Amino acid sequence: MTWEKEEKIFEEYLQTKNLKHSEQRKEILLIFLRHDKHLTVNELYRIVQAKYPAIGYATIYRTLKLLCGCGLCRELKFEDGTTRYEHLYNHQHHDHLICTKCGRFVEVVDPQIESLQERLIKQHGFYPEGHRMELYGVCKKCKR
Amino acid sequence: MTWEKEEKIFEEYLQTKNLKHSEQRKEILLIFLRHDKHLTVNELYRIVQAKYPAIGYATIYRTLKLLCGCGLCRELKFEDGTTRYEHLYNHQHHDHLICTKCGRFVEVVDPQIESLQERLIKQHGFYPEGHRMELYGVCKKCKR
DNA sequence: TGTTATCGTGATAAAGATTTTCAACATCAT
DNA sequence: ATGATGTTGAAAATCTTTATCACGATAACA
Repeated sequence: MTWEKEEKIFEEYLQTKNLKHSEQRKEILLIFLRHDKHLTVNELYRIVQAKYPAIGYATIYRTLKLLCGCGLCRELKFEDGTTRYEHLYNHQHHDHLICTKCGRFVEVVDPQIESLQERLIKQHGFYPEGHRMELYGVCKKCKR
Repeated sequence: MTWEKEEKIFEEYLQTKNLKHSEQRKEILLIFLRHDKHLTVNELYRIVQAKYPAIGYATIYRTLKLLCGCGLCRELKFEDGTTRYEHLYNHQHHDHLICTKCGRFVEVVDPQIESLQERLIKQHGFYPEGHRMELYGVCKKCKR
């Protein structure tokens, strides 16, 4: 599995910002891409550490900010205070349905809700730019 | 303006939890009720400080947790990382439409969206417990 | 109205997450 | 290669929130 397109997006973003393309940034990007989950900074740090013990915490933070900047990554702040990062490129928009007991979540989309959201924004005279939605409930396993 | 009902809710909540009703808790509640805005802990702390310089930061945190516990208050975590507290009693449920330029926001409700959200939760076998939704856009003032 | 057990308070320390600082090093256009 | 500039890791600094602790306040009960 290769990530040519994503790497290109990253490189071009760095160029436009007059930033440099270091080994660390490349390796963090690749590891991030290989793990298609919603990772915390700490989780990503540990995975990176296993392969590149020299890479520090700050570089993870710095690189994630860059990935968000070029649209490869999205920062999610959950209600419990945790911050997670999810893939954005080649992944369609979605929201999250979260179990309040066990914390696990699934990705959900509802086109009807999406269009109603846009309508609601316009009704208030705003130019729509997106939304964030989290649904909370108790999953099957936890219900009994 | 009095807040008898809110005070009663608070007192009864404290009783059921075998907690005591201190002067500080009462004053913080009243100041919170007087400011019908979405305050941060720090903003509330400063307002309280102006009148009761002896009240400490920790007591603000502790009291806000209690107010959330008895349903007078709701904790909001915004995408920019700030945490704010809003009134809940006698205020119908609502979500927020936020201007990405100036940061100001309005409270919005859309019954259609609400019911679709519930349906979506049930479709995934979850027992619905609520949601969080923030809509983003550029407001009229900032658009030009 | 004392007494007493329990809880609340403020100051401070601690914890956790994120950002900044800085000297040494890496990158890239020339 | 060289030099200007950006990047890095380690540690310090911030910021927010929580825990600790000695002392004071509260409320049930004698």
